[in-house]
Amino acid sequence: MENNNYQGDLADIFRGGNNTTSGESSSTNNTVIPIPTLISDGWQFPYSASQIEQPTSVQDFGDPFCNLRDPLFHDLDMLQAAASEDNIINNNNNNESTNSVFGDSSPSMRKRGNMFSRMLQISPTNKLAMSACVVQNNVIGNHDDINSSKTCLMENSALQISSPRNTGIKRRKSQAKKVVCIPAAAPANSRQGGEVVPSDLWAWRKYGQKPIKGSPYPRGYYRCSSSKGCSARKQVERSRTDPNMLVITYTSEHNHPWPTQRNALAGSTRSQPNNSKHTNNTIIPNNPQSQTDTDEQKETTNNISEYPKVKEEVAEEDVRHNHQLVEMRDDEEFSKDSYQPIMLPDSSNQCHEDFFADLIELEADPLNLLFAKTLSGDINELGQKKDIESFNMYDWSKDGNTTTSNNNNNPDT
DNA sequence: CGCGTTTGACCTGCGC
DNA sequence: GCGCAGGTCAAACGCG
Repeated sequence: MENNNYQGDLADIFRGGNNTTSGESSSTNNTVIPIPTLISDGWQFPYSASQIEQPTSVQDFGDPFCNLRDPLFHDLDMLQAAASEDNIINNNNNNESTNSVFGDSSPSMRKRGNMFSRMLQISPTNKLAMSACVVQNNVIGNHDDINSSKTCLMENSALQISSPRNTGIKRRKSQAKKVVCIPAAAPANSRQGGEVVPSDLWAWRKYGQKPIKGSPYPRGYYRCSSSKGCSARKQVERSRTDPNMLVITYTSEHNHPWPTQRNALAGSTRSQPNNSKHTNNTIIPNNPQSQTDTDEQKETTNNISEYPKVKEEVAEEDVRHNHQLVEMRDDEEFSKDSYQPIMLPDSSNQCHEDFFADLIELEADPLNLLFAKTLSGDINELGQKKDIESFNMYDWSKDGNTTTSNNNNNPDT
């Protein structure tokens, strides 16, 4: 693993979340892929370790978004319509690069698409991903209701292609980068004009901020503080074409296992002062400790009884991702209203069981236990029907009333 | 006290 | 070599 940087990093992901020879876990595909949610506290990643996908290759940079499916395509009809128009989907079925775009070659995944189907991998050697992204962008661009996704793609494309210094993708040293474009939290939540950076598993410490020429928004520089000596870095800036989008650039990889528990205050808690009082309010149905929950928390639990609403710190511990490099749409409606779960085929259930079985071995974190127990139970009991209904299970807007107190992103629909 | 952010200064890569 | 712009450092300060 020492020299296999990226894969090693991903292998660490499993170790960090499993404490077992999790790297050998093979049935990690086609599991539930939750979607990060903008909540009042910032970002929420309703992942569990059970949702880890087996890393397949290349860089992941600790990006928590890689596995996420694209709610943009939650409307199958829309996607199919797009496909029928341009035959893009069919053409891509046999295109290897397409898999990097859709993230999964299975029909069900293509149907649902991939949340990050338009994310770009900034890597000196990855040209397939770029072209694939452009192809899909062409598809998307044919539809008015979602064509705003073009903007961000174009920007990232420009980010990669139009750089005058770009002799590959390096600026300075030949360093692989990965660019993620995600909906930005409301600036109102930020402090002093800073960004509300979506949290991920890692603890990031901001070490600099620079105004970027041509952009009204500064770029924040973060390095991993989960482990000393970790060279992982990320840059966060708002899209200059769409302030509603955050462009996160991951650079270098983590040289340490995924933290089983984030540093106490590491990450975004400071930058999101309003989070502190919410962060630890983990809502877990059937949690014996939930008897101590406040009424508000109980209410929240009821509203989302089928799925635990795991708040930031817990969820982040369970955030895992694969290598896929995608770009989220820069659709405000998407970011605010359309976060819905994308469930994978029925076969995922077994995967859940396997993973939750592993999860239970995580005695270090009782929250993981609780979360695993609850989530797996839901799935086992509800089975396939749940898969269908699951499109509403993560109707975050539904419980947003209880979990979102100061966020204007609450769609309240 | 530890860990975080902020911010000006400094360093470095790159184009000219 | 120079200048620009991006990237990093580190002191100062805030917060819990």
